[in-house]
Amino acid sequence: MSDEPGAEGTRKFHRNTFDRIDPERRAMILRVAMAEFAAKGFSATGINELARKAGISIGSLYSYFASKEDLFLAVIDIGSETLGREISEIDPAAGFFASFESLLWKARAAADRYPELNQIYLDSTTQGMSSLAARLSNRLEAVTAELYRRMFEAGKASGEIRPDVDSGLAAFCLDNLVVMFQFAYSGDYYKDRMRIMTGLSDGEDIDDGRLVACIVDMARRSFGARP
Amino acid sequence: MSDEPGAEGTRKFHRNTFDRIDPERRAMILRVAMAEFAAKGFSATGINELARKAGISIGSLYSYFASKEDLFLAVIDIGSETLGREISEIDPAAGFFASFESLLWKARAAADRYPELNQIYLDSTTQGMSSLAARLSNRLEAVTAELYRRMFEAGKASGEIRPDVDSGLAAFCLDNLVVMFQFAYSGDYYKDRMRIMTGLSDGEDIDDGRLVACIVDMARRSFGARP
Amino acid sequence: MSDEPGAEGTRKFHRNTFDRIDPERRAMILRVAMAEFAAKGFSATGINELARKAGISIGSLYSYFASKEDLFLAVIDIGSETLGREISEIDPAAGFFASFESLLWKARAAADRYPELNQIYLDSTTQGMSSLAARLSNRLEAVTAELYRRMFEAGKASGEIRPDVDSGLAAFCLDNLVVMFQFAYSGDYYKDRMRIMTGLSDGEDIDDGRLVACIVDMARRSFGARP
Amino acid sequence: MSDEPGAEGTRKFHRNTFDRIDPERRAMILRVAMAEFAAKGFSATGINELARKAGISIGSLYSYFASKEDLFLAVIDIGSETLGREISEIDPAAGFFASFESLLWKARAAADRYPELNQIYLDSTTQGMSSLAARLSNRLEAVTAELYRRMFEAGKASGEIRPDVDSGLAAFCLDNLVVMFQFAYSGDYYKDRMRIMTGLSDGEDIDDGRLVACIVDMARRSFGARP
DNA sequence: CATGAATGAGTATTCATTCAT
DNA sequence: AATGAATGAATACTCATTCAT
Repeated sequence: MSDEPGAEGTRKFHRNTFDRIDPERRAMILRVAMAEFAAKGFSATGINELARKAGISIGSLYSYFASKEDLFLAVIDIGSETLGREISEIDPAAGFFASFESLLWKARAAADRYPELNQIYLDSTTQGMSSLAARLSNRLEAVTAELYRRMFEAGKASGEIRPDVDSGLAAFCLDNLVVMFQFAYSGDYYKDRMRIMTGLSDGEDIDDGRLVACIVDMARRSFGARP
Repeated sequence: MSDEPGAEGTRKFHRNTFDRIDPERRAMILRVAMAEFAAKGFSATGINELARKAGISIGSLYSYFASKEDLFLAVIDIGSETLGREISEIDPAAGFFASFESLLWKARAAADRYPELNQIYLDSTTQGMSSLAARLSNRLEAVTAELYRRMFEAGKASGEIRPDVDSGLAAFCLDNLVVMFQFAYSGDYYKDRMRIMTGLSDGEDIDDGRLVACIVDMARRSFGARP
Repeated sequence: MSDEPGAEGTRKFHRNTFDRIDPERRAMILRVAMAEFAAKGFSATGINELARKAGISIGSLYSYFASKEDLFLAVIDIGSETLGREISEIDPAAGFFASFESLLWKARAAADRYPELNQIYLDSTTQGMSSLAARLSNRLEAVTAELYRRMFEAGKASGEIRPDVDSGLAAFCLDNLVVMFQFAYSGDYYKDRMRIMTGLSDGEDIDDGRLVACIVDMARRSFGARP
Repeated sequence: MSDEPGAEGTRKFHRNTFDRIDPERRAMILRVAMAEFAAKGFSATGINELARKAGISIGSLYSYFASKEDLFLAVIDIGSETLGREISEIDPAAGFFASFESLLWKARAAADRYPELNQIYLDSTTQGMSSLAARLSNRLEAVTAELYRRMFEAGKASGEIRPDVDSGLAAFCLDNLVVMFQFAYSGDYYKDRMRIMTGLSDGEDIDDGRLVACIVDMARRSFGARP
């Protein structure tokens, strides 16, 4: 890479004024921004309406963020930091599959607590976005990747994981399961997709526990050592 | 279901004039539309620029499609039909894991042949989109779900698959792997994500064969019957 | 005036082809054009929709008329000619007030038979229209003015009309009554206006005979000689 | 009437921002809007050009009025209110014919002071217009009708007016004379029409006083009591 | 600091007119 | 002569951003 690694990780997307204002005001702005961007996507979200919904003036908003894009990036930035913190709570020493299951439940909880974040990530992924957005999101994945690395290391050391497993490919596949699992609790589209693929009939609802168990079971059978 | 199944499947998103024009012109328009929508998302794509890039006049474009949204829907519609046709070529009678591997390779090929389609699907998923878009995309998943159903049926009948496997949950998990695998070959974001998770160093490239093998192996260990 | 008098009176607004086609087709085009222009005004009327409603192709329409404006002018031209012919049927020799009453009834009948014509006249009057339109309409008024001139001449000669009446001013005032009387049977706005001014209650309808009688009576008292 | 009287009379056609701006700016916008709508009619008037002529930005214009139609309605609304105020100044107690003559002179003055208003009224009358426009204009006529009602009442009471006169029909006819009189000083078309009907030769100009006298004389002879 | 009025480039869409078939 | 697909300038309206108060 030609850029300094982590260069954008340290970039600030808000102006200094934003640090100084009332924390509630700050939280409100981010909350509204998150909701708006999630609901309509970056392009379709209007800064003026967003400011109105947040109860502040356009002028103020522009004194906190230099541009619409910066606000978007700030939301992603803060979001990925929040999720990153959650992930950091997982202790790989607790055992591979326990950690993995814990990751799944955290994903499940995040989908409820920050329902819009996934939508925004998808957006940052899709659009022509400055690509900075994508790189920002990737930061979160770096955290996750590091967790897997330590999980596999510990797992192989303790004999929980087969020694011949390619940790990289395995981590990629497992996280794919986690990501799609999380999506299934975020947007309508992925909710419907889950219903269709699992063959759920109209009244029924998915049983979270069974789904988590199924995924953990896949992980165990795929990469676990035979006793 | 209360709606007639396939009700929107039969809806036409283009005007009759579009059927009558030169196939090359038709293809060009769809190709450009696909590229533009994929690159910038629905909202950020401009109809006027799109028309210019496709080498036709704005007026013509509007004589083929009643609105920007209809053009978008048409692209999704045609895309999902194309992908659906590819998937239909898979014969579940060939054996569960052979079929699954075949599905993976088809996903891999589709990512190369229609690199933008995945981006557009993501978009149709994300935005406030008329929800019609999302339902259109779901049509493709109905096809896939049906394929899995028959694969599991045949797999259990032949003894390839453990009889106690929950076909619905298993199909959902397996397809999640397929979808994310496909994404990893589509957009930059997901490409980077794969590199990060698998721990690829800068020069290296992913080995498709090993990744496919890894996924199929997961499937086999997770759901295959022991010999 | 620098223009030859009547120069635009002899101008043709349609192309030669229009003379050669099937009279029914010709009539249909004019009928539809009249209805459309009357309903929406010149600017808001669309040539393409007009052609479709008339059951002919745009190409044909443009082979009959060089432009939208020419079609509009042709409609006015033909309309004013039609009305002019009706007016010419009145014979001033029948007596002033008999002629005047006859004019009123003709106006009344015209409002029923060509309900759109008045609307179009108003339009040709209002808009930035090439002013040619206005001059076209004025042609009709020249005919009317001439009728009044002969009516007053005969009226004064026969002693029906007071000799001291200023024929010009009188003609202007009387025709104003006729024109507004005719409007009152054409568009909704003027219908409502009549109801409001006459104090008609909701169920009631105006009694044409009484209104005509009232107007003729005004004329007689204003300009008639005492016996 | 089923609708609440004055329901649309209380509707506001401008946004609150319009009330707050510099009165000169406000007046300029209305003046230009009036001129443009009068000259070209509603459809043919372009908002962008109108804004430029008024010396304000398009964005500002749209922050004052939600749409082109609202601007049009605002112009009519304000115009009819202005004219209504003028008419209210007439005191029926001054005598029937004095009041009527006063009305004529007010019409004459209005034609000079607000030359475009009549054109706009004609427009609001003609087109497919939201019909709201027409109803707005009718408000003005309600005011006029009420004036006539009181004039006739007072006139009959004082013996100025023949007791057998049908006040409604008479008011309608008299106001028709007023309206056409006013028009004759507004647009080119009606100016020409007057010249043609009165038989004015090219150099001559109409003598306002004689015309007013002629009309008042008609009124007096038609409805006045013989001494 | 906060405000929100002002800006004007940009957007989707329409429609009079042309012209190849 | 008749067709109607093609054209693109023009239109009403939006919205990110600026800046005077």
